Amino acid sequence: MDYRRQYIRDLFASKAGTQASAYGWVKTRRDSKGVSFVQLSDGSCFQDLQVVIEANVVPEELLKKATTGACVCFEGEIVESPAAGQAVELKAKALTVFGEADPNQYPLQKKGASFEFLREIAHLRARGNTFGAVMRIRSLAAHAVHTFFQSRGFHYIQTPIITASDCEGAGEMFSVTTNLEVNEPLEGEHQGTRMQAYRLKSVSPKEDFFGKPAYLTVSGQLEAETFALGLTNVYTFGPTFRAENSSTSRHLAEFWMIEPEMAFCDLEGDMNLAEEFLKAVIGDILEFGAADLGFFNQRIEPELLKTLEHVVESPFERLTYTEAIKLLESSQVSFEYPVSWGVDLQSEHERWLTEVKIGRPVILTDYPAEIKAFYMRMNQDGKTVRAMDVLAPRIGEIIGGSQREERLEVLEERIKSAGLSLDPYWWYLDLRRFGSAPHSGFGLGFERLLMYVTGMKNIRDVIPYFRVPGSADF
RNA sequence: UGCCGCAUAGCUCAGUCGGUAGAGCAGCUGACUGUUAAUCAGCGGGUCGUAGGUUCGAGUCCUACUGCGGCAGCCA
Repeated sequence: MDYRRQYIRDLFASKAGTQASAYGWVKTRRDSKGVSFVQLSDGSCFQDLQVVIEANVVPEELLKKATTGACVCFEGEIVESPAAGQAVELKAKALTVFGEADPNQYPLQKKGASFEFLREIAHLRARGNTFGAVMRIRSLAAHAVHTFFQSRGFHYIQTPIITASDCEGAGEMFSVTTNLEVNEPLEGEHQGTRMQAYRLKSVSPKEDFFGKPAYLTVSGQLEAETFALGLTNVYTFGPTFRAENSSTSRHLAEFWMIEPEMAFCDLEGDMNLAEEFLKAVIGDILEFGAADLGFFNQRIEPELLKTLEHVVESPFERLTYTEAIKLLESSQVSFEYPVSWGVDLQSEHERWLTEVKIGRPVILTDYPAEIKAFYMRMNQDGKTVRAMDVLAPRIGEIIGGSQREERLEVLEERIKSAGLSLDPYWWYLDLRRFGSAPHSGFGLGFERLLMYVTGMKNIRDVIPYFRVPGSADF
């Protein structure tokens, strides 16, 4: 056997009379007196192939093994389907069963299971309609991301996953160390399991693998900046890690981030790219993922297609933070957290702006310096910085970006007033010392984007295997 | 981390006032020449998350724990 070159997706496009082999997993089987029907899926497309097995064509004992979840191959002929529901179907002549799935033990069934239950059997989720559709859209979206940047002259930079710099204080970091050794097997309930107690081999980080404390990256931005100031336009697309104890439907400890960084680009250019980017990626998904999106629109989020088409067609609203505060103050809505200039916007405020007031994505700019990171460029007023957040209905902040502070003295002052030491940033400051350039960039959570385009409500259901506090199974 | 909610059959759930366990689907047996989450008849399937407590009696009330979920904070 070679790898598959013909998928069920291709069989739907083939002419009646074509001899074909259909490999896949059985979704359901329906038996009648003289004929059986099998719904077969290989994950290549949303639609299942209907296989028709007339009586005595394959041995009854063999056919009985083709239960939900079993892996099989049907050989036969593509014929026009006499019934509604599909244009063509496969009239079976032979059946091979590769792997049975004992119906008494196989946890998936044709009737829907809850997303919570599916998370417990994440290794089997790909067999289901919803998660199969999610993963096809995820793959398509990743391709669209690369296509967008590559076609505009951006270079793909793989920034390190292990880092020794506590970048921006973007969040709690995971330590990376070999400075541990097994102490004692744990007593009690963990006895005999792989659970063990550890102790430090050395109290000095100098004796650790990297000779200093090391962490999993929380962002590739600072490294991306170094490459933008040399290659002009770059982007990263890779995993990032946050050890925050956040247990919500929008947070993961391991997630994928997209971070473009552009030299000779100010905040207006940054906003233009962000808007262009979202429209292009969503446009590609609408075009090439139509069948899967149709499913999401029907079963997950009824307003999905309408919203996505609206995003692609209409210009994003652009407001300064100060203007947004004024709108919120005059809204007559009693928010749980009161609004005044200088406070960070809460979820309820973002949702009101984007869902109630504007009704489409909103870009907010020029936030107070105190509530934003040190690397964002200070405005003339000395109070606000050139930051921008793209807020989307349903999920809130989807993109955060800024024009970076390119002036050495100003940047040094900002680092110090943030309570950070200059030393670890010597290389980041070098960028301003030698050949500094105005530059901008933004960060985008890939899973947040997927939630937006699929309508899925929990971020754990748009990533193959989720990592959250207290859970790292599979 | 805080607040709230949930935990009953393989799955999705119901269970009234505290009185001794129910349905649909799945499974098994059979019926039906074309089904589309097929349909119809019959059968099997439960330590009601765990540990205590109140009570003559607890799936139901109380406490703790565990797990899961939602919201908030933090953020992407």
